[in-house]
Amino acid sequence: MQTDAADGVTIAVSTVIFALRSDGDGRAASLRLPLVRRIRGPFDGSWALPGGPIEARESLAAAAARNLRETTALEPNYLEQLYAFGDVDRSAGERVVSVVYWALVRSEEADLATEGENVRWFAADELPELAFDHNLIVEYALWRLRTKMEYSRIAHAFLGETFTLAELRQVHEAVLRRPLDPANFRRQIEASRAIIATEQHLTGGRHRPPRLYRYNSSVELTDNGPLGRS
Amino acid sequence: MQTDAADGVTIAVSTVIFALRSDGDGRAASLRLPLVRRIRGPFDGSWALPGGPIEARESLAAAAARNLRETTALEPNYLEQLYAFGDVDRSAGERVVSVVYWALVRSEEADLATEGENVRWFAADELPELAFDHNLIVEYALWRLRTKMEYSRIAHAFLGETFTLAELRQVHEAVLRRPLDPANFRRQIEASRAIIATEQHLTGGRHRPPRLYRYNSSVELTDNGPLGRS
DNA sequence: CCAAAAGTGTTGAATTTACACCCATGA
DNA sequence: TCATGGGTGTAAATTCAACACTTTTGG
Repeated sequence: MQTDAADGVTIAVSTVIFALRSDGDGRAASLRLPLVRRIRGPFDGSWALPGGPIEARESLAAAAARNLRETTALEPNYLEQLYAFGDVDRSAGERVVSVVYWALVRSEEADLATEGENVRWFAADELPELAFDHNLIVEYALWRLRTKMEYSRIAHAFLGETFTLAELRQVHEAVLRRPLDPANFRRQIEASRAIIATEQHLTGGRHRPPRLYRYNSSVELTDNGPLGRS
Repeated sequence: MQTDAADGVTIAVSTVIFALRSDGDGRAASLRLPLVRRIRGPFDGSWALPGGPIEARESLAAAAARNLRETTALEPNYLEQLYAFGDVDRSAGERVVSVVYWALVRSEEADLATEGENVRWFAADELPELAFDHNLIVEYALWRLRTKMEYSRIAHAFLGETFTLAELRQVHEAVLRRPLDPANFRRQIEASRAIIATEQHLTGGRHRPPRLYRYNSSVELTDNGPLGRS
């Protein structure tokens, strides 16, 4: 599973993949993430984050994107490094440094994602006991997502090409777990210049058809300083 | 210099160490950091961030603290992981993943720091061309320091046990490179509850003796979410 | 016409910013 | 007493939050 090093320190990449999926009955969407079942020790049979060794000729981010594809057949809409976990005893016996990434994928795409005996999607706030220190890792990823949602345009990564303001607001509400004032939300987003109004409206709803918007790609999703997008 | 891995991917730790030192003549303190001269290829003779391989039984943070001690004989007052750099071609020929930490040390301690032929302190904004991608790494560390200075209590890590509000403000000003209103600065800091007034005053100055403050250790320097202090 | 979401307007509160002004000390 | 940084007061400007109100559709 990991890359063996001469002196016993091995390196691996893991990925926390978030999608927003509507629960069948209720209206509120919830954060979900795919886990894989381990088929060897340690923690044989436990659920764990998708991950694996890096290949000699791929960057860390490429390794994360690859193991995202391999476990869910999805392309990431947003991908960012989370943290490198390297405590001595985090992997019983062997010494593993895990560089962890977190990713956001579109809701519609997540619906198409493969799910099988060894890959299953879980609600982010109802996880079982995971292998290694993966519960802590997911907690940290959730914290980062929520923190970043407040000052970035990251929510767009959950949505498709066009979307209504209500959809964008529901993404914020689902992630932050609190209702937002539609009027004030509209003004905040408009002030950020992150969206562009299209002339299309979404028809078929029961009420006044909302305008569709497009993401303004001249505005960065996040400000990562000199690292830019990575 | 690095830990060789079986498949050619090696892992190392580097550290960006910041101190605030008063320039001899002018009043304004400036951000400085120690670099080491490489004594082997690649980049033989170039300046680089202090770093090296991790030992089998030490955590990443411990490795960073150790190589800080080894190059400067200083103890970090603040230590945080910055990023893991792992692009394929960042180290000509061999494949190295560097987990980089950044540290803050007290100004007085930095004055005692060793400096020799192969260790020298540079002004953070006047660096020469460094080995590998270390210029980018320092840029990112600077960005992180400045960003974090605006919403954290991190500035205290540059100061000693007690300090005046003017000293604390000068730390902010030096890092952010802009003057701050003394009156408003005082109120912001007081509102944060991060300082505790002592009954002592700093005498010997040319004017009204300012009160000395102590850091309120019940307030976290930074909010790193579930990771707490690492 | 009615219900409900889309979208606009308005007001008061809270926060930020600028700057006037008094205080206390060394020289 | 004067110059200067320490420290307090205050009012204008800006941002934030709550909510009333108007618009537009499907039924």
